[in-house]
Amino acid sequence: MDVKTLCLGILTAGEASGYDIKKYFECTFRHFAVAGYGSIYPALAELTEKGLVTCREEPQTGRPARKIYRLTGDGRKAFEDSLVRTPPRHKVRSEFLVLMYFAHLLPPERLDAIFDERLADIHSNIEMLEDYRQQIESGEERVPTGVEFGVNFGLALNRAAKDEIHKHRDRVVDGARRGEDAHIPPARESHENTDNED
Amino acid sequence: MDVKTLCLGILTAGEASGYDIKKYFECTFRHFAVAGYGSIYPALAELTEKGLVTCREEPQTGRPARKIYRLTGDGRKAFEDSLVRTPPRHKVRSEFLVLMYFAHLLPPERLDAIFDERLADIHSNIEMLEDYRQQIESGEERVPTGVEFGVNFGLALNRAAKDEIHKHRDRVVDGARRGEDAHIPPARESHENTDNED
DNA sequence: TGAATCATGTAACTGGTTACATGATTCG
DNA sequence: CGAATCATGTAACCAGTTACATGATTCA
Repeated sequence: MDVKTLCLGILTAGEASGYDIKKYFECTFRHFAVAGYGSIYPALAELTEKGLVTCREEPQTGRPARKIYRLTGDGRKAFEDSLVRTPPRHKVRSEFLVLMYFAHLLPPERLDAIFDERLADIHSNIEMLEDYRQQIESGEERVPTGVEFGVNFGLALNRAAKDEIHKHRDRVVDGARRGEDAHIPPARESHENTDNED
Repeated sequence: MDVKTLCLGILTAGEASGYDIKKYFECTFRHFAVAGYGSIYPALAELTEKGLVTCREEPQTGRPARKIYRLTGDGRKAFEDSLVRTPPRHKVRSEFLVLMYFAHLLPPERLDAIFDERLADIHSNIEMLEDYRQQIESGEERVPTGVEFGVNFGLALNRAAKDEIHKHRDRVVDGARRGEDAHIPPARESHENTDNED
């Protein structure tokens, strides 16, 4: 799902400027989508051109006029259509797991640092999501059930990741420390093939 | 981490052709990285040019010669260096969660289908990973601790996702069925702003 | 006999990233 | 007083995707 469509989605919640939209990508959306100004501003321009959003300028002193975007009827329809068409994929791109896959090629100290760094990130995610959940539970913030689901889902995955790291990190680091046999089998047949230097 | 580097990584396990490498991306690596022929073949060409891999051709009858790539000393070093430098990120890009976020804009039947589709994918992941784990546990396949960690990690995340969906899907679908109040709050301040048609 | 597998690649496209450019204001 | 925030954008770049091109072989 491209940035244009996500902008439409964000605008279903009400008016927003490009700057406002960026905040969505930094807070809520950050757990499952990314976008920077470099893609948001051009996206909004294109959406305006296509009549899916309208743009009203709010002049300000000392800084560029706020351009406030609002969904049109066409825009809402286009978004709902794309929701119906979008297959519910869920992709993980993880340098962390690549690093794990090749852990036997890493110095144990580095491996240790990797776990720490990953855990720090997970903790920050959990904290963020727990805060949000509390706001929902306290009734401070009204959200649709689906949003709540997303928060719980993110929380569950992050906690599972944390647990898994705590359970197994020592074993992995020890493996690297013992200078473990670095044999990774090929995808299908095994070309019996000892390590090489040209 | 780009396809070039991942190819180097795969080649630390021994020789392989572009076709072989693709299989890694379809089996093991699929859970945390992607690459198609359109990026693998150019990557291998570039790596050869840079002297990080060598290429030997194995002629065949009736089909293009197999080009078998092998890591050079430089190549191995380059890969190990990049391992040390790569920050252990773990990113989720999830249309599924976008769909959840906007569940209140979806027909309940569609929502139901979305959950089913997602669960099917999760189940296939779990099956794949369980098979692999059994091969490891039975001693049929010798892998480094890090690889085993990755399998367990993937399994844990997929199971958590499955559980979470089972626990909450009915509530989300019901929410959509009741035509839930579609109010999503903006990122920070609330522009009190009822729905609009241009 | 028709589908899937083996096996290579290229070219056009696309979507997003990074870096740059500008500059007042508010907060600590 | 300096950093962060507010607020817009553009242009060059790059990595990866998609579609195309080819064609024998093996398996169901």
